[in-house]
Amino acid sequence: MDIKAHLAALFRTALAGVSPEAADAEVLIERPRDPTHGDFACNLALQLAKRLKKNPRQLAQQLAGALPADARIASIEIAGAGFINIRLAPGALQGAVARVLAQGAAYGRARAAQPQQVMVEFVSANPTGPLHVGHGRQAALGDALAALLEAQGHAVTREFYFNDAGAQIQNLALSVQARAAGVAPQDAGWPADGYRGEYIEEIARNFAAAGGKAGDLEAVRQFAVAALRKEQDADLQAFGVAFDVYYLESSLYTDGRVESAVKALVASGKTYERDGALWLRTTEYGDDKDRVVRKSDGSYTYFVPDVAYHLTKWERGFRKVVNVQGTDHHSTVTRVRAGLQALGLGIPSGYPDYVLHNLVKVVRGGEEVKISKRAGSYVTLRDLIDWVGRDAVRFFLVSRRADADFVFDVDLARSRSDENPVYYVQYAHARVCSVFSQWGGDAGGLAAAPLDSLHGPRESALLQRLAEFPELLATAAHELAPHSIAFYLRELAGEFHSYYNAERILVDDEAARTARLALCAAVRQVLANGLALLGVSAPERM
RNA sequence: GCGCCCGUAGCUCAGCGGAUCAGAGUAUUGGCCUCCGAAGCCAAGGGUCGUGGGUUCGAAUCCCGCCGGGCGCGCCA
Repeated sequence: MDIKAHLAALFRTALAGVSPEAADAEVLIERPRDPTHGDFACNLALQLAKRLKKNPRQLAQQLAGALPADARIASIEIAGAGFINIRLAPGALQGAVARVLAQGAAYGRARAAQPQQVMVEFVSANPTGPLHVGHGRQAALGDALAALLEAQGHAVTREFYFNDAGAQIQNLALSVQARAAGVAPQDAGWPADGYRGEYIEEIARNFAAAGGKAGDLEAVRQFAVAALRKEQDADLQAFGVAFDVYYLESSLYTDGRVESAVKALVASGKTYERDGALWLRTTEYGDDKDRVVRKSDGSYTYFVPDVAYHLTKWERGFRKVVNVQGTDHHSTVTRVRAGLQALGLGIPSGYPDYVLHNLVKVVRGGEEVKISKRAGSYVTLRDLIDWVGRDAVRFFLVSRRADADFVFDVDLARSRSDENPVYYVQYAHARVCSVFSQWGGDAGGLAAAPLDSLHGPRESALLQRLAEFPELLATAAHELAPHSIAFYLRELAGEFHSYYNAERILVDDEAARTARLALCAAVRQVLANGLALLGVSAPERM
């Protein structure tokens, strides 16, 4: 058991002795920011003072007195309004190193109490153009989230929903057809909502070169979709993201799921006819207005395949589903959930989960970059990877809260200096590797090394940091917040760099040297484990 | 107009189930390589946490109003 859970258990025992009537209170053990306050703190007395009508400091005193004796606790003191500060015995934290070294790449992972089949759906770009930076943010977030949930013991499926059935595909085909016929966006005959990027012309050229006839719109459509899908796949591969399933929207029509979804909605009794259209009472499920299911011309709105699609997720056995989308789609959240509710199948009202991310602004040379030559109107993921490299793009895009606005500073991500957080973390990893190659010994034997000498303040900080990694991952997974991994890695790397600068690792004294090497090996392992979750490499040299 | 999200140091952002939460990076300034990688470390200055109320012994954190910014409000997808 890690030390924090252990302390919490001790406090629960103390609480049961002091105030059995409050035994249900939640015991929170925190790490004070200020190390002079000790290694851990508990604010239980402050929490309960009012409820028990007692003076917080007195209560703290009683709790501290009732704490079972424990060899790992060096001192207890009451501070401030009623905090109980705990200082650990020097050896208490050293177990973290052995745990890290014993578990290796598995350190930080958990065995879920109830393993679930989990789906993360992300990117899901329309096949009408190259992936843009927003897709990049989704890819970075979604893939990290999927890895995080896997690390919690779940069986995760990464899925890409492929919108290959809508009107936008028709526009794509018409655009390519126009280009193939020599019509440019500024010309009179250009389709009304045509795609204007240079990639359209490129596809048209390749289509012609392959012997395609511009008059055959269906042939144009198939060729264009295949070309763009291939390009998106190449971009995702370059980004290090792989999907388990590509789900085709068109298949929902061909296998009758769209039709059966409509029937199910009608059968539920939540629909009505008005103005020649079929409506669903989504307002009964929190929507601000009812939604059209079947238009007066007999065709369905996009809402129907959306419901049909999410129903397949449920039917395929995914009881936890996370959709990663841009906030520009947030209005679909209520609608999709409402549609699933209306089916009357007992699907929970909060199904599926959503992680909505704000849009990305790209800045270069102090100015916003808006136009990509290639795509015509947006900066592509490929542009970004070409400019700054895959590791930097992934680290940057995943290192902010999803709902925060994001300014991607190209110059910062490009810099190979101390300005760059990616290199900062990777450098810490490479530095440890460098120490090990200098040493030349066998790291395998370090797991059993005696660690008594690791009790300096910097060493204690590192030990605590290593020890909290599993809990950090659990919290990040629960909150669907992979950005906290990036922040954790930055802190761990920082503490390592401080330690490295203050203390020599390869000292003459063998016991001390071995202990320090073991600590370094553990740091390296956790850095590598964290970076792996983010899809960022952990280089041995840079 | 309505709904959702955001407003924290010059800049980019953490913290937001209240207390030991005024933080990090960067930028600026000053130090540290005859010694394991200076892509590093140490130190200093810099913020009434958009604003006004409320709840509380205690609010960046919870509630309400307002201001500023983003997104969404189609029988488009």
